[in-house]
Formats: sequence, structure tokens, C-alpha cells
Amino acid sequence: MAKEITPRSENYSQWYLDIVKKADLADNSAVRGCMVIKPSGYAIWENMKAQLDKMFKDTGHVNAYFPLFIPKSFLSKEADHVEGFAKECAVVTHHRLMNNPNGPGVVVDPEAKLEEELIVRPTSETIIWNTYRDWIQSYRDLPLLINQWANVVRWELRTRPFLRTAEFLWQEGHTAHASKKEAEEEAAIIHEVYARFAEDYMAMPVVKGRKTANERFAGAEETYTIEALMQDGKALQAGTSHFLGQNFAKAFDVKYLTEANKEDFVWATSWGVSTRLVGGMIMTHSDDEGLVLPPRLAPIQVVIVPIPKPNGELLEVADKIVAELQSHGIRVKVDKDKKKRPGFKFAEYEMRGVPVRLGLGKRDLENNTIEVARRDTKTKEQLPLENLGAQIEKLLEDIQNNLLQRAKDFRSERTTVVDDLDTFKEILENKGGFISAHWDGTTESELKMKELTTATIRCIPNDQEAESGKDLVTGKESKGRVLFAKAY
RNA sequence: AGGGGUGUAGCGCAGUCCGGUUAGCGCACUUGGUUUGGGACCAAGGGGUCGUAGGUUCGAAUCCUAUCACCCCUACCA
Repeated sequence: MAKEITPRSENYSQWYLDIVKKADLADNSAVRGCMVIKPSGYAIWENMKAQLDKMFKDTGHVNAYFPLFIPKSFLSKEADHVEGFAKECAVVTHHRLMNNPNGPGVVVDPEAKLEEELIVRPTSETIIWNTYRDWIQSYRDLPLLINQWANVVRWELRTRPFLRTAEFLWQEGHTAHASKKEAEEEAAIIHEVYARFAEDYMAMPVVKGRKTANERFAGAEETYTIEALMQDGKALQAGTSHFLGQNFAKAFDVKYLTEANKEDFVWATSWGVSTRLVGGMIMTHSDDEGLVLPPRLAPIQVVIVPIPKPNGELLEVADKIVAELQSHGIRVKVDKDKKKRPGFKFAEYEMRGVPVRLGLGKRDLENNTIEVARRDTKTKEQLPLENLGAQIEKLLEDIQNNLLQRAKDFRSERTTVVDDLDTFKEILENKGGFISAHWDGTTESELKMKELTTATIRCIPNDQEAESGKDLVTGKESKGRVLFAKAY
């Protein structure tokens, strides 16, 4: 049968769409720009969510839920913030439908116009800070460390499943602090949580850094970001953590009494990661055969395929293996479908990214072995059934580590140090990836570079070394290198 | 937002230019049989307001008008 996935070399974005479709992760929906996340895709998000939620709680945060709708007037209270989001907001103007007096169907009831329009949240800073004003009176109420899991809407023109959709799922943390230092530390703590999650769970290496003023979140004083590199050489902003200063406290008049009984505005952070992470994980690991998932986040880590068919002794043995693997905390399933042939199932599970496949047939029963196939390297070997749980547990760790190492190697290979504009353009076009180059620190230079090359500054890396040099565009003095790339 | 394109079965398409039996093909689906260690085969079967509305005509998937939706290429965004 013909290959059903477009090779990456031929058309990377089509490859991505094929993976999403063939691995059964998501569908287009009846609503433009919105996707249906199917069980296989949602299970990945659930695993991410469970782990992140644990990490947030371990760092002292609690969950709450704020409204989907935001009064229009709220959004305009912080000038930069509204400017950042105004162009992509869904607006609710009416609250009732009526039968169409001129034909079939329903129409909006013109009598039911809202006094004040409601905005479907593109992010919740405004409604949350409006609420925090009532919650915070004294330094004793601080810090306030709250996260919410929610959907948000940003009316995008051009969408792609998981990477950019009009509606997406995310978490947004919103914290309030009594000092600037503490708020800055909070933003840094979450930045670190995001980086650890990306590397340890998604096996997606990230560069930690700060955004330039131009790329910063609307309303933030500092934005920390984790930037990942996709296989096509483009960078993906995977998670951001913002130090908001006192901007929202001032906009929403959130003051508290200090220990010295003096009034002051509180200091704020906000931070979020979204279902975009699913897209990033797909693009980091998958190949032309389909999805590749890191074991730690794979909904099914091991699948057992009885050969040629699930019956009799094969099923008995398979069930025993399931029990043993489960006792090692492994998520395992037996394919009991009698209609499909083994070859079809092999291809199917590869397409769906299951990290390990166990083939169990008559030969294995005779020899007391099992065929173990790993998705990441596409290699197969026979293993003894004895002590299989421990062996598979170890194998899953190996796969997890291998995926991370492979992605790290790719990133090193695709990170280039460049010192002149012509080389910059040449590398960007032919090789892609991160380009480490000098920058004079001005927005003018950054914008000019974007105009000349389409590359943007992804971040000022945390581990930036002090090094004097010259800005590639302006020739002015630079104190260190930043990372440029084409971005998603 | 500017340019191009497509709507016919769950999916992918042919048929439309040049109107004329009962609208067809591949995949998928159902049933039966033979198969089964890398995407099986044979046979029989089910499934359609031809995007929607109006018009022309003895007759419309096909021509005309309107309308809706989606996709692709170029500029902004997690």
C-alpha cells in the first residue's frame, strides 16, 4: 500500500498536517480556525496537564476559574495590553436569538443588544486583576499564587492544528506579590518549571532566555521564554513567563498595606503554556512514518500485538504480560482486534507513535521470548519473557533519553555563530535553525533585521556570555550574542 | 486583508466545457469464505436532497444569478 504521509523533505507543513490526521490527533471542525481534539490528541494534552499541574502545585500554586467573558472596558485599562490583543478578539454583542420573521432559521434579536459588549478572553489578566483588587488588602494576603486551566480565543487568520488555532486550551498563572524581587523570582521559578517540563517530559530541548522589548508580552516589563527548534529549522516559542511589574496593579488599582502600614501597588506575574506544546512535540520527534511520542507523555507506552490473531494461549500470555508491565507502572494495551492483520497493526501503531510494540506469536511461545520493536530507532529484537517488566521499563527510559539526545544533537548542528549579514542570510536560507549573532540592543536594528531576512530575535539567552562585537545591521557596539531564527 | 482554487457517498475523486436513461470509480463500511511473523484476497451488499436558494428548459450535477462554506499562496500573532 502507498505511503500515506507526505515526506518531510517534500513539504514540511503538509507532513505535519498528515501526522495530525493519520495519528488521529485532531480534526478540522465546522468552525473556521477551530479544531476538534480527538481522544488520541486529547490524551497527550491530559498527560501534559497532569504533570504541569503537579509541578505548579509543588511550587505552591492553587487552581481557580475565572469567567470566559470580559467586559470590553476592562480590556482597555492597560494601554499596551489592549493594543496587543485588540486585533484578534471575538466580541459578544447580543444575548438572544429569534425565529427569522422573513424565512426559515433564526436571527439575532436586535432587541437583545448588550449594554456593554463582552470579549471572549484572549487571556485573563484584566478580569483577574479586577478581581484581585477585592481579594488583596494587606501584605498578609500576599503572595497570591493562582493558576487556571481554560480555553481562550484569539481570532487568527491563518491557523494550524495545535500550533495556532482560534480557540486553544492552556493554563494561565496569575500571581500577586508584595515586592518586585519576589515577583521577579516567581517569573523565574515558572520559567524553570517550563524548561524542565519541556526537556524531562517532552524530550524537547529548549533555550531559556528573555524576550526583546519588541517581542515581549503586551503589558509586561520582562518576558522569559523557552524556545525550541523544530525539524524544519524554525523556532517555536513554547512557553512564556512574564514579570508584569505594577502595570496591572495600577490599571486596576490593586493596592495593599505594607508591614509599615503604607499603601503600595502589588507586583505581578503571569505565565502560560498551551496546546501548542502538542504541536511542538509532534514536530520535534516525528518522522516520515508518523508520530513519535516520548514515553513519559505517550498515552499508550506499550502495545502488544498477538500474531497472527488474538486468541487462546496468545491472549493468556498477553494478559500476564499486561499485568506485569502494569505493576511497573507502564501504560500498556493489547490489540484484541481479530479483523486486522498484524502487518496493518504494526504500521498503524507506528503512525500513532506508540513508543514500544511487543509482537507475540507462536514462535515466541515456543522459545519463551517476545519481539520488541522500538518506535524511535525502528529496531527490533527478541527478548526473553523473563523479567520483561524491568526490561521494558528500562527500554522506555532509554527511548526517552534517546529522543532528547537526538533533538539536542539536531539543535547543536543547526545552531550557527555568524558575524556578518551576508552569511546570516545564507545560513538562514540554506540551513535554517538558530543563528547566534551580535545585536546592539535596539528595536530599530531588530526590526531592520526582520525586514531584511524575516528572522526575529527569539531570545536573549540566559547563558549569554559577555563578548563585545558589532551589530550585523547597524555596525554599532554589541555586548553579547542573541539567538535569531525564523519563527512559528 | 490582497491573489488563485474547490464544493458530487464517511474520505479521495471522475462526470460539468457540449443539458438527455437508473450519477460513477477507488478507499472505508456490512456479510460470508479463504488468509494471517510488516499495510491480504475473492464474492455479495448498504450508503447520494450533486454546498444552498432562485431562475432558464419538456428535461439541470451540467447553463444563468445570488449566496454560503472550505482550501492554497503572500503580510501580523501562544
